[in-house]
Amino acid sequence: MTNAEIARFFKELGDLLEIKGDNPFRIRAYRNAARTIETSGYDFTKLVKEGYDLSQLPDIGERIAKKIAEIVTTGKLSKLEEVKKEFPPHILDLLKIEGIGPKRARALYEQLGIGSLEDLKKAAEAHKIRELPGFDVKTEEKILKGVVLYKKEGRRFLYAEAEPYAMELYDYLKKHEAIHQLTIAGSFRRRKETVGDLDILATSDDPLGTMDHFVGFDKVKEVVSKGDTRSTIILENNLQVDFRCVTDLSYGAALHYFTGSKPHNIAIRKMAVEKGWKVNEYGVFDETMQRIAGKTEEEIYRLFGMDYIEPELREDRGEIEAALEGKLPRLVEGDAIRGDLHCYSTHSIGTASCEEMVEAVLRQGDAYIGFADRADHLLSSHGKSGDPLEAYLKELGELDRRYKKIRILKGIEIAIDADGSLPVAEDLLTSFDLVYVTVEDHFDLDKKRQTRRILAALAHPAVTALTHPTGRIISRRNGYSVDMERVIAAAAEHRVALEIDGHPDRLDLNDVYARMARDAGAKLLLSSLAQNPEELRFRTYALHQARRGWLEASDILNTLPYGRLTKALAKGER
DNA sequence: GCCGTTTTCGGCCCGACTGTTTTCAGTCG
Repeated sequence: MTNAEIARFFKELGDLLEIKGDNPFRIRAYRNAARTIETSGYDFTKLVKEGYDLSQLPDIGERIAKKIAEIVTTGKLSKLEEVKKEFPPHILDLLKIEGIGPKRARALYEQLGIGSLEDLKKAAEAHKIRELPGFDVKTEEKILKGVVLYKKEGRRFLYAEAEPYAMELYDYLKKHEAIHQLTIAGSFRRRKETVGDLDILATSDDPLGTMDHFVGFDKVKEVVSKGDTRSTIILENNLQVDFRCVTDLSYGAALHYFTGSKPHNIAIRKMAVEKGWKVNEYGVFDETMQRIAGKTEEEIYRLFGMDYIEPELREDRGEIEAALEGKLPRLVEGDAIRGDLHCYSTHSIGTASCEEMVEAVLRQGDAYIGFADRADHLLSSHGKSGDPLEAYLKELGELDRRYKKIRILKGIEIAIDADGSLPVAEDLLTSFDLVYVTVEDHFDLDKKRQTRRILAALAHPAVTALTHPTGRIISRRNGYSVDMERVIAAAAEHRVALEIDGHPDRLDLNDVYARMARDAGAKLLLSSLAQNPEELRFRTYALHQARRGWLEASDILNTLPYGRLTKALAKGER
């Protein structure tokens, strides 16, 4: 069972108990545990089977440890089954609607028998909701709109989808003369792979005028709320934007608060409570309510005796402890990346020629580029005349000679056979600088066989890297079932790099596995998976993912200059 | 239900906006 599946039991339990009106602190405990399970990086199924004492982990005590063991061994949680019996099966869907929390969900169920979004929609349309105490015509209308919106767009946005809207809104806000400082905060600033909404923070001489300006943006579909210091809008693409205005004196505190993540903020606030202080979005205050920090984030971290924590690390996954001990990683910066190590061309699935790609990376100042076109295209003529592999190698060789300012690495991306063998003749592989292997089919193999299959490919002496290692596509397809701990260990052992690609809906490896790879001593490589010059910018998204995975420049192959890179790629000589 | 160099009880992060509650509950971030 995956960690996400185990965590789900506790999230559902928490939500149901909240509707029931149970002890809020117990509910929080379940949610904290769910978070630990999802983000710690351990394989909980394995931990249970090995008899590890789970109560050693944060937010997991004896009772939750027992529950996790029950889930892993029986596939069920009896406590959840019991609570579920008290409610209709789809009641939790109600909580996804804006404006409906646990209290209202309970009222809707108990008084109108509403147990699903369908029921909710019908009741709203029949004007039954407005008659309930605590509801009125306005909330009824809002609920109806919420249901329609949720059905159409009940999802998070890919970072790259939200980005153009974020930038346009940023430029628009910047034009208002009362605004001094302006930052897009939230999960966007933390460079998460998906964002639920945008959180924008400003300082301004004229908060009211600034709020008016904000809701006057031309892509606004709806103004959800508008106050003196805070407003919320929904854009025409259904992306929600929260805007907050503070004074310069509070900017650092507000930025910290508005950047999150929530668990990170809570951890900092708990530290404050221990010292007798209070942290809110206006600053850090001591016992006498004197402001002792707040202008900048640096000031706040310093006050707590910590190093500055980059936004990408703020997930409460150990960054606070590391910052206290001065052991934070020096995160890789964009200018440390010297070239792209995975591009395509018209020799396989790309839409631009090798030369067009080379010209484009020259313009962005790269020192080298690695092509890794797909083996299935290179090894069969696909109706083209001549030998496509020979043509490919010849063209790359010529370009490498002709372009003096850039080096070109010849690569191939091979789909691993179901049994783990590589469908390419052994002697052909010596022609390549980059031999990438990947899983392209047989996604439904069981975990054991899938793992064995990948391990076999990694053990092949010619292999340089495993590309898009988990096979997931964000919010559309889970990766195949595989023991990533073993894959990562094998990659480290055989000196095979793991790719972090920057394709907006792949971003594979994710942050948690990237960090696990670093801890295991495996090397990583960043790539755009660009099929044309326009997509070369995707490498930035791979960089985001690397930073979220705690990676330093030394963890990443394509921070090396060309000479050292080729040495590193020659196996056994690293 | 978790957690603890001011421990095994008594805490558990903090504030804005909405609605109609003229003092606060519900929801949200």
